[in-house]
Amino acid sequence: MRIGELAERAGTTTRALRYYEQLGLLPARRAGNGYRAYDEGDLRLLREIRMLQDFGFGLEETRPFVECLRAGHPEGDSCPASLEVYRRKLAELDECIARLQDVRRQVAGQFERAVRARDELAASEQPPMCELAKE
Amino acid sequence: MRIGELAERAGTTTRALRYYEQLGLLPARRAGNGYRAYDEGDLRLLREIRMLQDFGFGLEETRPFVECLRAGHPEGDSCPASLEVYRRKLAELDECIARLQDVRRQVAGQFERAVRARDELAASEQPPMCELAKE
DNA sequence: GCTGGCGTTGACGTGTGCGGCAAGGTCTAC
DNA sequence: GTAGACCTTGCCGCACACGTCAACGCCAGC
Repeated sequence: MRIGELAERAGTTTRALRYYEQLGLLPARRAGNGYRAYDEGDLRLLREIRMLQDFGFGLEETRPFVECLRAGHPEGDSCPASLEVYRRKLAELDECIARLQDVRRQVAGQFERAVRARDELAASEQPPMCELAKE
Repeated sequence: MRIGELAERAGTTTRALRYYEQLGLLPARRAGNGYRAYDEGDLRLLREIRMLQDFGFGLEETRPFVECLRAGHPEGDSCPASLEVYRRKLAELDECIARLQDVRRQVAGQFERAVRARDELAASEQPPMCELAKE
């Protein structure tokens, strides 16, 4: 399989594949003409990379999974190093979520304060409507 | 006030201030010798920028707040444009938090599945201990 | 033999918010 | 007059995962 076909079957681009090879993440054999040659195993590796990327893993974080598969293990996460990455990522996610929730609370507080200030200003500038109009 | 003093009083760097000026976010008057000259109002603007940055606002998102203050309003968020930025940011935060929580669930699922697979493999390879040893 | 569609390498661009450095000007204190 | 602390502009670098050329090679079909 050549680079174009692999890219298409994995839903990515040739540029990305060349980049992964440059990182040593997904090296390719070469055909006689210099073209990169891939097999079904490479497709498996690539799908693993893509899945982890969708989870927000950096490319370096996918390396243990890829190497685990290449070592012949049934799954990319069959190795301790991969489990360690999972654990680190979960901690990272928890911290990030907590930080965002804290920021959200603060921004919401600012927003509500600003809206109240605006309404009070409007109420003081525009004298209240005639009482009768409230009915 | 010159750039070094302003930077120190706002807890930032001269480099950042020059960058803000380059963006047109915090322009400076110039003294006769070409040095940038700032006043207390600029310090106020700068503090506003820094606070919003701490919330994760991009510099461009702080612009409405800064312009609101420069227009003479009492607070950076006294203007509708600033409130709009708050609203957009809250929506962004909500979406981001939801996405991260979803990812966290998926990663946790993968992790638990991988751990179970590992344990089952270990159990099948290492025959269970002698029943007597359990006591 | 020529066009078109693949492939190759290499290099620069993207966005974001600065850090760091160089080469020089300015001001103050001794 | 000179050392030191400040200021100026300008430019390169960084992280990340590629996109986007450019200039060229290889191969199949007509």
